[in-house]
Amino acid sequence: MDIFLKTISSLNDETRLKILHFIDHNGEVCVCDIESSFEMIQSRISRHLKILKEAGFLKVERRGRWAFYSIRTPLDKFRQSILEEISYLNISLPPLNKECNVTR
Amino acid sequence: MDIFLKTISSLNDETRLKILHFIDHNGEVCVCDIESSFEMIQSRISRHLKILKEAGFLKVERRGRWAFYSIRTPLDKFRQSILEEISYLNISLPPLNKECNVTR
DNA sequence: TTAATACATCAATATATCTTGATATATTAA
DNA sequence: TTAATATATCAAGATATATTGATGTATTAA
Repeated sequence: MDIFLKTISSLNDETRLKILHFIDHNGEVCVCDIESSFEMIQSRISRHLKILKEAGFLKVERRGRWAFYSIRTPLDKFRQSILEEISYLNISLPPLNKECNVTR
Repeated sequence: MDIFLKTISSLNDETRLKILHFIDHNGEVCVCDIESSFEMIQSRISRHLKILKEAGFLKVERRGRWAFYSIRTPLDKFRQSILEEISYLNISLPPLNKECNVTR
């Protein structure tokens, strides 16, 4: 029940739906990519990513000073069906803005 | 997006999950059945039923002075998968208490 | 080292949602 | 009619969640 509610409440926010769909659409991205693509302040993005991660949708991999978020694999059937349903919503996403140059 | 969020937010409450599963499990019930089975005040039940109905999970049929709620049919794949997921949660439900005698 | 960068977390405020008790409406029994 | 029953809705207070700006921590470049 608690895990289900955590999963549901993670989806109960327009910003998080956009971020989740953005990652599902673009693949692995770092926090600053999302920050600059969505033009939102970093603490806001960070908080939403944490919620989506704890809800079982995202995984994070830290490389250097960057944190790369991507869809968790393998993803169970229920969360897969949610991602599918979200993709049908035709949410308009901002273009991926690769501000941070990871290789420098 | 709005309909999706409405569906999701309808599930973002423990009481509503219980009521929804209760109806899924018992079939058509009237408001007073739920009220007495859950031992909750009527306005609270009524409000949650409205939210679940507007989220597309329930239908209501009025007969006499009673309002009978049941799972909406046909139910789309997404909402079906949600009901299925909820059934896996093994939520403990109160026994159906048929307080009101509809035939009197 | 020191400074800058990337990210996480906290405290305060704003906003949304839930619960309750009161009241309104519709239906039926007396 | 009038009263009782079943349900819906509203207003007020309580609780939860989102946003912001400030601060903390880890990593890397200078």
